[in-house]
Amino acid sequence: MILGELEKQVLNHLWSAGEADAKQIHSAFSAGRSSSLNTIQSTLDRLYKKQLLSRSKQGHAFVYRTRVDREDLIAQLIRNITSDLVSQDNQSLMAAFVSLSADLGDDELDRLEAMIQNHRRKGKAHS
Amino acid sequence: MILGELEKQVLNHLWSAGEADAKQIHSAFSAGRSSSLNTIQSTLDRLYKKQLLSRSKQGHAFVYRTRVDREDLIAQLIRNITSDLVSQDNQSLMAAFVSLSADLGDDELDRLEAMIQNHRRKGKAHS
DNA sequence: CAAAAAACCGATTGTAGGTCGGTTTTTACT
DNA sequence: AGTAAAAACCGACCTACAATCGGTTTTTTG
Repeated sequence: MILGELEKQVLNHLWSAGEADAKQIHSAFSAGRSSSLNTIQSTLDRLYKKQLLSRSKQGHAFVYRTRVDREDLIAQLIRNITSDLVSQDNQSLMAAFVSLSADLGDDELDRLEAMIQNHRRKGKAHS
Repeated sequence: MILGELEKQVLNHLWSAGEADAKQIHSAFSAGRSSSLNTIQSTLDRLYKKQLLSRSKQGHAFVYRTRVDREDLIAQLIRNITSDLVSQDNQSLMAAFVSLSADLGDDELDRLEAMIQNHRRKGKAHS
């Protein structure tokens, strides 16, 4: 699955706003981006069909919410795009990620290691 | 930049073969994939124009080589695809990566941590 | 019930990969 | 040098998908 620019912007908005309908998103974007309300609606619909958003009628209009966390979506996108480039051992993926974090500071590296530790514990727990 | 299936397969072949011309790649793919020689040639040309391959006439035909390491390309693809989804702090990118490595074994986690340590040393060294 | 709002349908445009046929250029061999 | 084979190159077509809306139907609400 690939995401276009507008789709990403809509997702970003929903992650920070929590929920919104087409009209709200449209006015939030008015300053800076010129997309008709219809276009926003189409984009919301596309994301909905991609199962990235859920929606429900609240009063007058559909209110959309994200169905995935930002990190999970990013992880999924990375999986897709790299699926045919990495082998089973994930070696190159790990290497790529480390090279990717070339500009990570010490504190960020700390956080990353902490996350790994936590992940390692979880892995052990379920065995 | 996005890469199609065939483009990825060609890159994979060149990473393991070192170098090859269209004909060689075509016959290497004959078992399993049915793409005409012309198609392979187009794909090589597209990758060449994308600066992912270099080429030089050796005897009769162009011989292609990769211009980027696998890890670097993966890193670049990840950057592109996540550029509008992550904020400056890389927090979600790190989180995504950890969630991505859900099926990493202990040894792989070890390797990852080792890579981080190494990276951390390098960072310190140049300051 | 009528007006306004929202949803839905369908069409168009642009981009990009995959696929080749056919033509031109290059190479190689007699 | 002349010709046949090989390779490169050009252009076209198909498919997929995001972005973009106009216009029509459906729903909501005063």
